[in-house]
Amino acid sequence: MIDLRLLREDPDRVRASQRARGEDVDLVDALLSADELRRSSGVRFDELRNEQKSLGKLIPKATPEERTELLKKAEQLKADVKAADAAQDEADADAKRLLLQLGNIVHEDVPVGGEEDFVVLETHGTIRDFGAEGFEPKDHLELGEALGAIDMERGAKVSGSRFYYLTGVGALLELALVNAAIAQATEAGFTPMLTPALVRPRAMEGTGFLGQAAENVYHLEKDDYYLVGTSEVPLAAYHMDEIIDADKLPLRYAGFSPCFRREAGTYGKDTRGIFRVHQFDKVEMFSYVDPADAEAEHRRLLEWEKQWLTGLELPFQVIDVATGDLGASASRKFDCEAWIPTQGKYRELTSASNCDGFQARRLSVRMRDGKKVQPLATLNGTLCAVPRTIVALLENHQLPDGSVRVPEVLRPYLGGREVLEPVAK
RNA sequence: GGAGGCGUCGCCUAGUCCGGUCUAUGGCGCCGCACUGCUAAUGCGGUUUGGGGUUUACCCCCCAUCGAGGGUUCAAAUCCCUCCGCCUCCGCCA
Repeated sequence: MIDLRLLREDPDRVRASQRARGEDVDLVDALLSADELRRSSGVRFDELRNEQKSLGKLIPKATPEERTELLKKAEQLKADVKAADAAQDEADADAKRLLLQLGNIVHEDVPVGGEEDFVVLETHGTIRDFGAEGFEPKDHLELGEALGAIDMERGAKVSGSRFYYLTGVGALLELALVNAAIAQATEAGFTPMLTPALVRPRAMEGTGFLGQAAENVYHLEKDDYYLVGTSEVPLAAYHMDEIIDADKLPLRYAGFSPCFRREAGTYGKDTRGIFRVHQFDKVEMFSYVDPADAEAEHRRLLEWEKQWLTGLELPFQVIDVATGDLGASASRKFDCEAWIPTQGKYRELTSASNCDGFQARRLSVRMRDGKKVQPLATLNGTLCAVPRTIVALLENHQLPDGSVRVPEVLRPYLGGREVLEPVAK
């Protein structure tokens, strides 16, 4: 949620942010009046309750005659307090409900527009010219099947569409990627974390995934658990309801977990192979920082992502994601998109979001700086989303005979192997 | 899954049986001040969080907060119910 003080002092800023996101601007005015009602009903309750408490102190000391009189008054007050309490609860709930609908305030430099309106900030690496090399690149699935690394058919047989098995060298490749990613993150000072994949509603809502993103979240109705779409969720909720000393910041965690996504509304999109799947594993970076340090941390997360992709020797570009594609929690988002040869375009491999205090307020994670207690800032960035990274690796590093060169950083994690070779069927 | 115990303002803890004295006790830690060649020790004061009022600001005041939410009552840390979490034992199990 956003800072209510900002809403009261500068509602135009909030309206502008809503407009940029393409969200409902009237929500801001509804929220302002709900907030005023919340305040006034709170004052009313406090007054009555104060009166009730004063009266309650008199009763034990009163003489029997006075006592009867006081009890009569107290009886009436009881009803008034109860009514005022109910009114306050309702006003609180209304204001909270509206507040939770509001997305984060968009950073002023974010390009306004939809999915296609991103701005390219940087490009790295060189796109291979397969024509000049004299062969037509195969796509990741053809390569993966030949290597005995990916089995889509049996994935579909067992679990349905968008499920897969990583087999043999494919399984080894995932483990190598994960180990290399965790090693890089640990080297950079992140604490490695294996996190729960099932979380309670509070964690899911606090992280901001039950708004527009809700249709992409799996829910276990019987137990009221949500399957996380990223370990960002358990990492953000890790310090829920805590106050962290300022000198302990920044706190940096590298989470590894399975990720589950319903991929509703993507029928017919990226249907081939493992580019878009319902379940995958991911190494995610997560930072808790002083709000004043948030933008700098955002850049640092981006640098670590660039270091990772550069190490994997993948050509990629960095984009500043447009307002309409930010998601509720982010004030700004940088994606790294790797070149996918058979698609002839750059596709998202990693994503770094600055959520400022948005998640921290919802989850009540605060920092103590001297006497001041205030929400801190949370940021997250992908280090390695496994299937997409495998797609990019196979396609970009393929050789004419269908084998795949292993980038040097991964070799120590693959028993020194330099090339993955097709296997006989 | 069955039985039992527990949850108090950073940590530990008193209070809960028997409702009003709780404006929640004490210790530790921490912060400030005083004193002292330095350090240590000692003394005094402060130290939950959220909302609101007032204020240039500091201060101060009010309300809520004893795991969470309901209920009983004029009045709830205290009595009742539900839920959450932790611990012990039993059963089952990778």
